[in-house]
Parts: sequence; C-alpha cells; structure tokens
Amino acid sequence: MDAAEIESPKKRKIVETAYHLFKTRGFYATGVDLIMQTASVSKRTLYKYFPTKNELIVSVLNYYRAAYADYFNQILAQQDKSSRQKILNIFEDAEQWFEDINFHGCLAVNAMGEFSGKDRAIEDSCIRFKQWEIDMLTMLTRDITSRQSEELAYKLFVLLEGMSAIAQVAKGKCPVNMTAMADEMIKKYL
Amino acid sequence: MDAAEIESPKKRKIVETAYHLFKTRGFYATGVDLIMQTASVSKRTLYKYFPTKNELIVSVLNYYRAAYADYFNQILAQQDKSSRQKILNIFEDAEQWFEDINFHGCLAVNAMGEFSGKDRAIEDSCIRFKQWEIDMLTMLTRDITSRQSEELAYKLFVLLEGMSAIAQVAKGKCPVNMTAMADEMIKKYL
DNA sequence: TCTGAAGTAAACAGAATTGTTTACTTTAAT
DNA sequence: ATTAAAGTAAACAATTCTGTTTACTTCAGA
Repeated sequence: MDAAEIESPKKRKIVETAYHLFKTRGFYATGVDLIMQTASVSKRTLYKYFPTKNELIVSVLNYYRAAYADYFNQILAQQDKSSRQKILNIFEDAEQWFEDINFHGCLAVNAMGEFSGKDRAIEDSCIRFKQWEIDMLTMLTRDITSRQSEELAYKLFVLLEGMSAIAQVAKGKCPVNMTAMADEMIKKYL
Repeated sequence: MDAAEIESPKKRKIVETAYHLFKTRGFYATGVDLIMQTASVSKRTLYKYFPTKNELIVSVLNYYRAAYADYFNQILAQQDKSSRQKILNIFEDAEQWFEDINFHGCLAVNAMGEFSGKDRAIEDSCIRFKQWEIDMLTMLTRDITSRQSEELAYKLFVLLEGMSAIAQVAKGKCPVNMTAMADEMIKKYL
C-alpha cells in the first residue's frame, strides 16, 4: 500500500538514500544537494518527484513505516508461534537493534523533534506512525487478553520506546533483560 | 555548580531564551538572529558570551540539567517521605508534564537526534545528561534495594523515557496509570 | 570628571540552502 | 527509425545562516 507509492526506480533510490541520510545526519542538517549526489540523481529529477524537501521527508517517513510493516508482517506470519512468543521475538530483535553503535533512534521521534509546530504534514506522518505501532501491538495483545489488550499493548509500547530513546543517547550495554521484563508484563494478563 | 556558569544577567537571558526557543522550535531551525531578537540582546553580545552557536547549545543543555537538578533536589529534600514515595512523586509529576499539549520531549534526546556524529561536545553533554538522570534514580532506588538498585533504577528510567517519547509524538490521554505501573515495579524489589 | 567595561545598531562577508531554468542526452517502446 | 518520456549537468536566483566588524552609546565607580 505505502510501498506502492514508489513506482520509478529513481524515485525509490531517492527515498532510500534520503532515509539513510536523514537517519544518520538529521533532517535539517541533510541538504538536498547531498541527497541528490549520494543518490546519483540530478536535482531536476529530485524536484520532479518531490516538489519540496518536506514532501520528500513525508515520503521517507512513509517508507520507514512500510519497511517496519514488512518486518512486522514477517513476525505475524509465523503461525507456529503464539502471540506471546511473537511479542517476545520483537523485544529480542529490538534489544539487538538498540545495542548497535549506529542506532539513531526512531525516525518519527526525531522528525517530531525537528518539525513539531512547523509542518503539519510531517507532524501527521509521525503521529500516524506511532498510532500504527500501537495498533500493531494491540493486534497481538488481543490474543492474550481481549478485555485489556490496549492497556497491555500500551505498556509494552512504553518499554520499547524507552529502550529506543535511551539507546539513542546513552550507548552501552543495557543492564536489564528487557525481553524478560516484557514477559513478566505479559504474564499478568494471561 | 552548573548554574554558576552563568554570571552576567545578559548571558543568563540568552541561555534562558535559547532554551525556550530550542525546545519549541528545534536547534537547527532556530537561528541566532531569532535568539538575539527574542532575548533583546545585540549579536555582538551574544557572540561575546558564546563564540559559536554550538557552544551556546552546550550551555543550554547544561542549563537544562541544572533546572532539572533543582527539581530533583526539591524531591530529595522532603525528609518525611520514603524513597519509594519520592519516586512515585516523580512519576506523578511526569504524567502531568507529559500530558501538556506543549510538551516537546527531552531536550537531550532531541539534541542527539540533530547532532549525533556532528558535534562531540553536544553529544557528550547529552550522554552526561542521561547518565546523570540514571544516577539520580539510582540514589533513590538504593534505599529500596541495595543489591539491585541499578537494575530497578534502569527499569524506572525506561518507563520515564518511554512515556516522554510517546507524549512527544502521540498527543492524547495515556490509557495506563504509569505511576501505578512504577509502583508495581518497585514492589518486587522491596 | 574621566575611564573602562558592557552594550547597541547595523552593515557586511561568505558560505550554504532550497528551488528554478536552460540546454542537452539517453533510452525504451511503438 | 522515430518519438516522447525521463534524465543529466550546470548555471542561476533568492534567501537565509553564522559569524565579523565598525562606529556609537550608556553608565557605574575611582
């Protein structure tokens, strides 16, 4: 659905390149010249597909969600696993991602930090991203507790977001097994 | 200690103004001209105290920590309360702050998003800020469990950071009583 | 009263930014 | 082979940004 937004290979290359640059160098700090040179694309082509830099940023945020959705669908597809196991898999993966020295936090959180109150389309994209994340988790927690699925999903979401924020700033091994902590959380709702 | 860095009233005004602008509008997006006009200070004076914008940013981050430290010292000073109660007070306050429509997330997290890999002094300031936060929490958890104080502090820290990140992006009432969640967390270590 | 520190106002330099335009080239499908 | 779409290269316009410099003002204390 969202991945279909990108038809042309050049357009896709621009978005992928911009995604990587925005993630590692920030949004304001990454100029269109750098994106264009890194993607080996002329400025004319870039502005053909994305009339403004901010529209490119919105596309990058949508691409980010689409990539995340691909990962999530892989998790959901494993029919031999329970929802509880799927959630724990997500936490295991997250612990690995976040301990990477090159982890730069959630792109939507970073974008909100730079564009809050400045660009409505970007803000909306960030808000929709977080809502989508909660919805995905709630899909899984519904199999654990139908009555309190939203509550449990939100608690797990807080853990994931906290891990991410801390990992972005304070590099270094996490002294807590977060997956085990999530499991304890889940157990109370079984 | 850190508050003493600011002697001159003009210097203090610049830092306070810049803090407010950086918080609400981001770092790159806030130009020195705006800071200077908002603080009613000439550019010459601004550059006398802060030879570069990035040095001003570092001072703002230190000011942010100093302000946070003032709040923390108030909490610590309440000798009629147990450490457990003090921690719960922090969570109650946090829940209030984060539900404010004008909440813009942790300044150090936002700064890391914009300057990661770009300015070592800013990065260090952000890292020291988070380390300081954990240290403060660990001071309190030591009274609850001497052996596992760091583990408990880190878990509480994850909750606070998660609440902050979510509040920054996804405005709207939190469906979980986070203070109660923190208390459950603490109970296991009593 | 003189002096020196602190500050103002505003022009200026130089680089960097986003976005536009012109002229030319490649390429894929009919 | 022709043609239309897609792309390139590069100059250009218009701002905007950080940081510098010059010339002037204010004001408290010795």
